[in-house]
Amino acid sequence: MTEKTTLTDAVHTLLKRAIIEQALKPGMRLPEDTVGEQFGVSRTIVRHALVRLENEGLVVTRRNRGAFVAEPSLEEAKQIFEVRRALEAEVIRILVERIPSSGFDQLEAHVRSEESVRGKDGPVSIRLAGEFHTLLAELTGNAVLSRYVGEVVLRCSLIMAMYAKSHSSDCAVDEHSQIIQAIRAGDAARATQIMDHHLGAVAGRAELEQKPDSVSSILSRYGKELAT
Amino acid sequence: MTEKTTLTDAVHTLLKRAIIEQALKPGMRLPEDTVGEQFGVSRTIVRHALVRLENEGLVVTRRNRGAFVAEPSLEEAKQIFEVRRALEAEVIRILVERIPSSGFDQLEAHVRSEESVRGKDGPVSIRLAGEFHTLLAELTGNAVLSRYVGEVVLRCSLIMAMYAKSHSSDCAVDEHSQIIQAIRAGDAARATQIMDHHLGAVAGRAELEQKPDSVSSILSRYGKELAT
DNA sequence: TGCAAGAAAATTGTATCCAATTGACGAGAT
DNA sequence: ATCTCGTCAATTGGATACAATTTTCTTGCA
Repeated sequence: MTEKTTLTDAVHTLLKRAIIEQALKPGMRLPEDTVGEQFGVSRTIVRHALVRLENEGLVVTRRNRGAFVAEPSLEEAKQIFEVRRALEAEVIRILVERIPSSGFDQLEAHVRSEESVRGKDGPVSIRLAGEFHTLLAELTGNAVLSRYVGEVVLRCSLIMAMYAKSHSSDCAVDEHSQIIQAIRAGDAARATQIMDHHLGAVAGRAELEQKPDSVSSILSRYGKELAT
Repeated sequence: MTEKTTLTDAVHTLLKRAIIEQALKPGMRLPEDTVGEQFGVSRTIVRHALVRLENEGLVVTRRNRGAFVAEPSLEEAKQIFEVRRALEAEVIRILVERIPSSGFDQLEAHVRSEESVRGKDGPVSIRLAGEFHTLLAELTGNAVLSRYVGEVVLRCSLIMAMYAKSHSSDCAVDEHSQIIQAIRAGDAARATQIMDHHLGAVAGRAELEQKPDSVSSILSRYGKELAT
């Protein structure tokens, strides 16, 4: 039997993906009516999903004005990366100490899937790059840590979508492999160092671009996944 | 003019306080109707507040069953403390590097207010002990870090409410002072060490107790703060 | 007495409806 | 031409109504 999920969860997931994949651009407005219409649900559901997205820092809501895709400032971006470095350092510390037996297999399988889209700078490569870090966090077995890492990784994706021109995923994939090796060697210091460089690299650039578009036209590409 | 806040925020805040101060005990049921009635608002509001509380890990909701005050397992508790240690280590690292000029004054003022309730093991002392750590985090100027620390501190309060018999706040206050001194001396290592000991101390004990009570009777003590 | 099946009550999931706030637009005065 | 003020459309904040699901209580039977 298929696991029972609530409509709010579904809408939340779809909106999140749409934001991460840059279909919904930062600063774009998210009227409850429009979104609900597209997904075939009422405003109530959309509202709940937006509340959750706000808690995750992916959207901001202004009183009586509605919800917008978050536009992290450079200052905010620095803060997020600062926290992310601390969290991922802890992830490495834990993994060096205790990584599950199947851990390396999963990690290497993921890197292979990253390599399979090497060179393409599309949404898929962004998502995969992020998921590598999420996978690392999940391997710690610490659900709380995993959740926080997941959040900051997503927000970093949003930031990079705003400020970075290209994500040079080639470099990223190589560093992912190096991190795996360092962990396997039990060298936490080296793994952390690579991770810092890895994060510093993506955080280093600061150029901006914006491209407005219609909300409806975008969401129509996501709505079909909802079995209404 | 009084700052405009939404009803959802108000209910969210009151419920949070009620949980932290142990008025609402872990595992206790939170029917939307009952809560809404007590606060004089509709289920819609309560629902939104509960969604936010769930995201903060203070309540868990089971599909079609409703919301309950979270009952962190020992495993979950360990995970939370693990993350908390990592986050607070980062807080110290940052503060040693850059603490605002008024920082020490605020911290010492807070310790004084903690000392003023020394010996009492009531809700107030629990709240103040937690707020010291929240204040530390806020002084970093990093809103993201501050938010995460705030969350884990609250969840730790809940855990201690469940598993610890007494909080021996005397010890805690002394260690708070020592942490301030270490930061002032620029000794991050020592401050982190004290913090670890501090957290390890409160996390070390593991005894359990439960006391059921009526939801209505408890909320009536909080509801009067809502200007209906 | 104990157990199982079904009906009734309670509670959540979702949709719709009304009120309040905000932002935009335009007319008139300076 | 610009600034101000008032009206109006659009959208959210909140409440109520209905549907679906779970839990509990009752009742019949072994």
